[in-house]
Order: sequence, then C-alpha cells, then structure tokens
Amino acid sequence: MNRASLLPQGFYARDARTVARALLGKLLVRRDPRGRFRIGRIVETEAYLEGDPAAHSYRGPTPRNQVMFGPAGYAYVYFTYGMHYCMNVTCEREGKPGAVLLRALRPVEGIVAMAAAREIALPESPTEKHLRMLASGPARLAEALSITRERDNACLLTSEEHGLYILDDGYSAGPIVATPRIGISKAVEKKWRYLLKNDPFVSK
DNA sequence: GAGGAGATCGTCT
DNA sequence: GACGATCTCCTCT
Repeated sequence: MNRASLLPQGFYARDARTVARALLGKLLVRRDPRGRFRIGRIVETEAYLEGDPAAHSYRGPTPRNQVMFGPAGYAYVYFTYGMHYCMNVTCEREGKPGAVLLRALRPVEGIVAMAAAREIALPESPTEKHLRMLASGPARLAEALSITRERDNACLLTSEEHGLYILDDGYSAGPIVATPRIGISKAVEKKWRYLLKNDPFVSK
C-alpha cells in the first residue's frame, strides 16, 4: 500500500450525508493482536441523521446508542437480530447525533483471514462471487473484520492504537449513486444510501 | 433468480 | 412483550 494516511477528526465532524459519500473509496483496516491485517475498501454506506426516525439516536440517548451523542470519529457498533453486529462511524459534532453505517467492503488484504472469520471455505482461486460473500453487507463486513460491540464500540478511528481505523490511500472513487436505505421501516423515502456506481461488491 | 421463513437475543415500551 | 440499520437456507420457477 502506498502513502496511506489516517483521516483527521475534522473529516468526520460534518453532516452525516457528506461523510457517507466521502467515506466511499476509503480503506477500513483491522490489525489483529498478531499484527496481521484485514483491509477492505468501503463501497457502500448509509447516513443516519439528527431528527431521523430511522436512526437509533431518534428517541434520545440510551446506554446502547450513547456513542452517537459523543464526538465524531468513533465507532458505534450495535448488536441486532440476536446474532449480528453492524459498524457505524460517528459524525456531526458533540451533542448532535449522526452516524454512517458501513454496508459493504471490497476485500483488499487479509482475504484468507476474512474467510476464516466468516467460516467460509475459499477455493484456491476465489472468484468475484466468492469474494462478495466476505464483506458485502453490514453484518458480513463486521464478521469478516471480527468487529464486535464488546471489543470495538466507542473505539477511536482516527488513531491506529485500537487496531481498527480508516485510511485514505489516495484512491479516487468513481461516480456515486444515492438510493433509499435498506432494511428500515421509517423514512424509507430518503435517499441516504450511497454506493460506488457499478461496483460488484455492494450488497443486494 | 426470486421469494419467504426461521434463527435468536439485546433493547426499549 | 414486540421488534429489529440482517443473513442463510430452502423451495419454487
């Protein structure tokens, strides 16, 4: 990888829709305790805003969502459906909740480790179809990088210290498409899901 | 390829 | 006590 740099906190302290678009093409990095890396390029995001009925923050702070009310640039990881974790990045500013859900990655490095974490048997020469199974979907993404609420909620993403962070390697993302968000029942008309146009690694 | 059911439990009402 | 910012597996075409 060439000259990749951490995104500063100012990158995150903006409108969630702006951050959601800006995160497309950036690298999500997991460095595990053995110093091995799992890296994927972000190809799909969703924005959740203040006053947004679909956002976990809508009804005010609770133990579960309190990270959304804190400063920008932290991970908000929640547990849902009794079995899945999903990862958000906090944005906006303190007291004004906003978050971006990371929905899909294009695997870049550590593919074998991702498959192991997902308990998927990869053939010697995996096809794009196999690689799509690794991190195309918010719960798949979290599982591929071993992201859990217990380990990663409220972790600072602008530092490499915790082993989970986001890098800008200078990649220039192509055209971005905005669509309605997935899997929600409120504010379904808002087109706050963003993805790289024609990218095969977006979720379905 | 499309569509639907079931899994499974933390969180909030 | 109801409901998820989901995924997988199974059936049918």
